[in-house]
Amino acid sequence: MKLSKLNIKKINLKDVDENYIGQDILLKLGELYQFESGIYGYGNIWTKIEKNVENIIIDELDKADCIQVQWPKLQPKKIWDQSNRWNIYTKENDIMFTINNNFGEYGLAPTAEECATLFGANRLLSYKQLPTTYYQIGEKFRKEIRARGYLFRPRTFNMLDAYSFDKDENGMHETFNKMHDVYLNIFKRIGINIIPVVSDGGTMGGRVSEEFQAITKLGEDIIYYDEENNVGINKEVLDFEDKDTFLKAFGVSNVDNLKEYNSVELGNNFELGTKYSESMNLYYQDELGEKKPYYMGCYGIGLGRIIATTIENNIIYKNDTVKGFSLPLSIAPYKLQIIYKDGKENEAKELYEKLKNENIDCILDDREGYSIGNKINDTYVLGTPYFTIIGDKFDGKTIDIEETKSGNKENVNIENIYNYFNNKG
RNA sequence: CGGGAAAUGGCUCAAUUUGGUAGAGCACUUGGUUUGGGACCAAGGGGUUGCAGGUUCAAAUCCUGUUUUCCCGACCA
Repeated sequence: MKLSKLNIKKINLKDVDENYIGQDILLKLGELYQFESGIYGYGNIWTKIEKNVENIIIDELDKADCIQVQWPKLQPKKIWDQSNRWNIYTKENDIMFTINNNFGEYGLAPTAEECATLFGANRLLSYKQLPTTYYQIGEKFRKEIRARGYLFRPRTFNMLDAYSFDKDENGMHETFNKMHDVYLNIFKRIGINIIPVVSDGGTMGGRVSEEFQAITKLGEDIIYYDEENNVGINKEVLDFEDKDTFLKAFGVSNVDNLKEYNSVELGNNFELGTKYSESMNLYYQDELGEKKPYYMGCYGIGLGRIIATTIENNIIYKNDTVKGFSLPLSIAPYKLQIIYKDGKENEAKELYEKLKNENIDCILDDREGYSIGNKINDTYVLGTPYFTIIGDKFDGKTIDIEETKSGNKENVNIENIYNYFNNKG
C-alpha cells in the first residue's frame, strides 16, 4: 500500500472522543463512516484487519473439521414461522428488521438457526454423517434499542456463526467442549486475553451456554474473574443463583479470589438441544432406522467487537497525550511502515518492492510535503505496529525497525526481515 | 420507551444570557521557506446556523412544533 493512495484525512488528536479514542481516530481519518446511528461503513484499514481476523477463524475452524458455507441475509418469513420465532423476533423482542412488500415478507438475518437447520437437515440424513458443524461469516442485522460505543454495539455487524449437529446429548456436549477449545485458540492467535464466562446457570455443573469476555473498561458487562482457576462469572447470573453452591460448581474455590471487571462479550456459545430440530420437524435416521432429532449447538463471534476491543485496548500515549494505537502483528493489515527522507525515494521503493515480493504487507509513505515527524506520527494513527526510516545513515544492508507500542528499536538485516516478522507472529 | 445533553464550514468549538453585517483553531487550495518525533509566511475558497412555522423593522439568538445524534436507564436468543 502506498500511503498517498489511501487518502486518509489529516486529523487533530486533540479533537478525538476520549471515551473511544481508537475508533474515533478511524472515524476522523475517514476509515470509518457513520451513515446513521449504529450503521457504519468500513475503510481499508478496518476491512483488512477484519480479513485477517477472519482468516485466523477460518483456519482454526477448518482444522476442527467445520465446514464454511453461506446463508442468505434476506430470510423468508416462512422459515421463521416454521420455528415459531417470527413473532418472537418481530414483536416480543422486536430485534429483527423486516421487509414487507408485494414481493413477500422477509426478515434481515439477526442470526441463522433456521437457515442452518434447514440446510443441514437437507443433507445430514443419517447418523453416519454426524457430528457436523457448518459456519458462515457475514453481516447480521439487529434492531438494538440503543446503538452505542461505535462498533461495540451497532445495528449491523459482521459475525461468525457456527451451528453443530449431533446425534445425541453426549455428542452435543463433546462438540460444545471442542468448540470451547477452538475458540480459545482463535482468541489467542488474534492476541486478545479472553475469559470464558459462565452465563447460564440453568444446569448445575453443565455448561449450556458460555460467553467469551474480554476485559475492557468500555465494556457493558460486569464479570467476576477468578484468575487462579481462569473462570469468570457474569454478574447477572449471580443475582439469581445460590452463590456458594454455584461458584463451587464452576471451580471457584475461594470467593475472595473473584475480582470485578468491566468486560465486553466477544463470543457466545449455546447448546440448543433439539429445539430447532423438533420445532421445524427435521430429523435423521439412527442405527435402527428410527427418526431422531438433531442435537444442535450454536457458536458466535462478533468480528467488529474483536477489532474495537483490540484497538481501544492498545492505545499509545506519550507524555500523557494520545498518539494513536498499535495493532497486534497477527491481525495488522500492514506490518511495517516505510518512511524515507528526501533523496532516498528510490532506496525506499526498492525495499517496499522487495518486502511486497516476500508477502510482507507494508505501507510506503510516499506522500510529498510531509516532514519525517508527520510521517512517524501517522504510523501510530494507522495502528501499524512497526516503522522504519530510510535516512542519511541507510547503508543499503540494514534498517532500524521501531516498535510503536514500546519504542524499542532493532537493527535488522534486510535479508532477514521476513524471518524477523515471522518469528514474532 | 423513561431521564438528560446537543445540533453553527470537513473536524473541534465561539457568538445565544442582553435579537442588530456569522467568527476562531485545525483541515482544504495556490505560491514560497522548512523537513529525524504533529513547522512557518503570504494569499484564497468554503456556512441560507438540522428542518418547518411564528413573533419582530430585524432571528444562530426569543416562542411553538419536528427530526437527528450522543449519554444514563430499560433491553440485549
